[in-house]
Amino acid sequence: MTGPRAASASYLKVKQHLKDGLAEGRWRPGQLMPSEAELVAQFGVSRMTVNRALRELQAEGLVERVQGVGTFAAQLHHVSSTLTIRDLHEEIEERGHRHDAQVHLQAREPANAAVAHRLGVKPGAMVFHTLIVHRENGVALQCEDRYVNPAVAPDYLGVDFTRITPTRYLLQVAPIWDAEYVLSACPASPEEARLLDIAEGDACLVIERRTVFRGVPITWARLVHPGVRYQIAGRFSP
Amino acid sequence: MTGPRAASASYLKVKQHLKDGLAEGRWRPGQLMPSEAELVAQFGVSRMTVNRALRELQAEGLVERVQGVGTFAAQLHHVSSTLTIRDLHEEIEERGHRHDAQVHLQAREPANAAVAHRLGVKPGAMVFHTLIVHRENGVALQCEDRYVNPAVAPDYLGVDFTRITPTRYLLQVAPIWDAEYVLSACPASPEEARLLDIAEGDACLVIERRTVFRGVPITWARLVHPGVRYQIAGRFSP
DNA sequence: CAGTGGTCTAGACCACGAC
DNA sequence: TCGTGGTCTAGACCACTGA
Repeated sequence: MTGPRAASASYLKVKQHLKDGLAEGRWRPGQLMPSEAELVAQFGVSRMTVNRALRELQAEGLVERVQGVGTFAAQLHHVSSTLTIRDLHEEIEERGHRHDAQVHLQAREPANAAVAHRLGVKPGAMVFHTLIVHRENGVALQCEDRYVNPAVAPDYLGVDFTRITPTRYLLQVAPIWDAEYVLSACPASPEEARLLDIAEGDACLVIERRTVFRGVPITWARLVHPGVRYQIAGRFSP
Repeated sequence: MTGPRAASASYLKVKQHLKDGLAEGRWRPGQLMPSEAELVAQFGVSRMTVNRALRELQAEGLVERVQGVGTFAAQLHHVSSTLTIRDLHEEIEERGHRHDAQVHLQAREPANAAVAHRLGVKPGAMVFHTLIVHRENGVALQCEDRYVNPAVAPDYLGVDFTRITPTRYLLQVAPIWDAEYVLSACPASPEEARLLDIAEGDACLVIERRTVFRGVPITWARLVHPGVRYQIAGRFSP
């Protein structure tokens, strides 16, 4: 007997059974849950099938598994959410609106201490720096202040960023990377206020993001959004 | 031959090989990638092993798989990030600081139209409403304005929220749920400014979150944080 | 030592899409 | 029809943990 018969696959049935039990509190956080062997006997499926169910629950953060010990109901401490950071150009186009970018700066300059640390270069080393304002239907939506490691994207200064966003360009140079980010709310500085056409001190949503490709820092960006015009939405489970 | 020999498991080797190829641009977004059968031949492993590697890459958003067609390199459109939303009490205690909560409101009241819609009840139906300020070492960190569906947490009004946070209490009532959230930056309202001991109009980081348990709305909360005192940090890969 | 999870195999049947 | 991915099996060896 194999193949998905009626509604769902076997591993999904096992998974749902355990999920239901966790939701009902049948296993309190930290408590030992049934072993693979027990579930094999209970559901009459092979161990690989049970293993897949448990592995996916682990990936979702619902259970913790320790080799040689067992599977435990996860603590409730935190929940993981999936936050989708899109390329702004695509996001705007998808809304059926028009995106354009104003390039206020695109230059080579020596890194100050803070930038040097974030890009993993020596203070004073030359790095690339862009300052770009992205607009949706002519309304400023994001002020992108970005520093780039020249070793990773040597042609960065030659790119026409009115035609492609730095994010998208860098994704082409290094399609896979790790990132760290910090979200915060800040009052607009005088310069930011001027660039975004808002009042000085207005609340802004700020994302600072550093990306790393194979251990080498690629770029560090500070993305400032007018609070009244920009939100980040998402959903997650559990 | 089986078991993890030297450094890593077979499925990890297959996975890393494909990840490297994607990073180098060997397969451009949308392009067809090797089939399971090809990878089986190339690596000399079983199909289940290759399947696991591909399934995990799919879960990570690096490839897209279509039954009957093949596996494709994913588009670069977006990246998924893991944002960890912790229980504020635990977060503060973990920093070695002291958390306390000031309960400004804990009452039953009729839902207005907006709240009724978010909690899936009729306008005018009675719901629970709490307004709590959380402090770290005596400094206000979060103003939590929360509405709760009485059907899910009937004992909500009897809970002492100076001893347990609403988030943690609700996790006990419904350990597993789905959530939607919106992040934004807003100026502090007069009331928020008073509660958080900041100036009116100061930039605040706002999280609005709605959670659903088995299709039934549990709670909707608006969490307002002083921008100067609160940040959300995280990391993600790819 | 026994029990646990971690991984792997060499097959298998199925659903689906393209031809 | 053929090749694709989706799922499943009944074993297996291994590393690890705890008694």
